[in-house]
Amino acid sequence: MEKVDKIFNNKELNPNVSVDCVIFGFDFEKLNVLLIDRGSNVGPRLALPGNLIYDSENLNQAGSRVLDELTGLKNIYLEQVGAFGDPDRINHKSDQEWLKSIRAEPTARVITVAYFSLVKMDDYLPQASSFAKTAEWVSVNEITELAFDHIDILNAAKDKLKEKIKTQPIGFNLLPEKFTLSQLHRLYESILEKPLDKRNFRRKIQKLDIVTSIKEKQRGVPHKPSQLFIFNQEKYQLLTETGFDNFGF
Amino acid sequence: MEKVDKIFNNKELNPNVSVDCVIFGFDFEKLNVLLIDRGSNVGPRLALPGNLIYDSENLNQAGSRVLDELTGLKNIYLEQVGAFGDPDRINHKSDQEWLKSIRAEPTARVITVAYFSLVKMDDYLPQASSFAKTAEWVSVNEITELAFDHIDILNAAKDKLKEKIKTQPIGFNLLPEKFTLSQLHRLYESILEKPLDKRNFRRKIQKLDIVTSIKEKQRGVPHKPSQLFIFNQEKYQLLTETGFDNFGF
DNA sequence: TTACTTTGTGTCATTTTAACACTTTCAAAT
DNA sequence: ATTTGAAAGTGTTAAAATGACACAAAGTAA
Repeated sequence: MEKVDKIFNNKELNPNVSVDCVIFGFDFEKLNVLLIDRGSNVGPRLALPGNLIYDSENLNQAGSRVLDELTGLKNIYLEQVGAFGDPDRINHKSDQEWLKSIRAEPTARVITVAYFSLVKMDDYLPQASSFAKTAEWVSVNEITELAFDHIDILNAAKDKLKEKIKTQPIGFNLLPEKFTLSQLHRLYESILEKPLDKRNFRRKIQKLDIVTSIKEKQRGVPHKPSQLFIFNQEKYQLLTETGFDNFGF
Repeated sequence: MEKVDKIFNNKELNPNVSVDCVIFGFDFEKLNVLLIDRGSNVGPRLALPGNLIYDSENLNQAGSRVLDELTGLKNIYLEQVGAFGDPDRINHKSDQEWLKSIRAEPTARVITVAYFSLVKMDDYLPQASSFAKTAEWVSVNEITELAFDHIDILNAAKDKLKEKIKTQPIGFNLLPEKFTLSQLHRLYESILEKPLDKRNFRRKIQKLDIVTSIKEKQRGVPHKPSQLFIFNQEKYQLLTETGFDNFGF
């Protein structure tokens, strides 16, 4: 695809800098990442979505573009993880084979700038999309290898998310508008990879006062239906302006 | 200097990627940053030390190299801040003028990877060095403008340091082997940019048990001499292995 | 009607935090 | 020799936060 752009568009691709996106989604059970299936029969099949950058765009724009090109989603929570630039990060045989098929200069040294983004899984269902065979949600716990140095990038993104969720309510980007406290609870447990006491969790969330209960309950569940909540944006704005340190988990 | 390397060394400079270092030092009063004086009479005179990377080195190595080339220091605490890559980050007139004098391709788009490092100020005194006229320690509070987008990089580095110091005892990299609790106290206040209660601070540090008092006191000070301490490396190792969250400031 | 599953709730002991003031010890100046 | 100035060093208390812990309620499905 880059090859095509290079030839037919007058936008210039920078041969030395790419972005890769760790796109997180939450299925109410566990954390998932959206990966590209390269279909290769040698080396890891899965890779993070990524691309060379255009010389006309900044790094955030490149990250947003990669996300948009894959999912069609715009205005998504996106944050830089960092730059990865080992000289041999793209030099494994299986990776080189793949690069030859998609890059004009497959052996050029490429520094990549990694981003992580948080999306509501329902907003992008690969099976309903034209990318059905190339993109898929994979549980983060089941990922043991990825193309290039993408496993390092994934781990760095997980760590960053862990830290970030402790001090900012970004988890709401992973949930639908209406959600239950149990879903929020499992979300935090999934990200932090440790159990959190249910009552203590609920107490803390309620004290922060960033969720508001609505006049609606879960329906059709074979157990006591759960109260639904929405995220209290105004309260959060206030909190961030007046300054607060920590969600304290 | 890059031009020289490009011509006379067979190491290849990558024209699109640089590193910049925010080198912090602490003078027992306030936080300082080591800056390069470009000597230009138009635009900001001061800039972060930085350089294009070689294609043979990884990003951390490039950061260490820049630090070493400027100060001669090795094995210094170094941590990535992130990548900065606005298309026009080097396009201001005054910056272009300077680049023409030092770069083979002064207009090439350059993404920079920023690092911050922590050094003991005594280990590098510009006035005693051959770089006397090009490098100087500047109080972070007095910096209002820098070349390129370096003020953004500095601010990002300050924020990162602020966060990091709350969870890891990296501040010891800024202090001599023997130090007083008051010096440590002022260090934390300088970095966090807020006053910390003296007694509460000392209690917390002592409880963490990462400093050990030695049989030695300050001498020659016109007031009660202070007990000297050293950093307790073993205890810190233990703490990080068993896992701890927070220095709690 | 029973079985099953998840929701939702309160207390208490312990720890952590924040606020706060005075005495000690040295060098320098008189 | 005495005084002055300047920073070091020290403890208590009230309020808030944390962590551990168990059972009744409300729905569906069998």
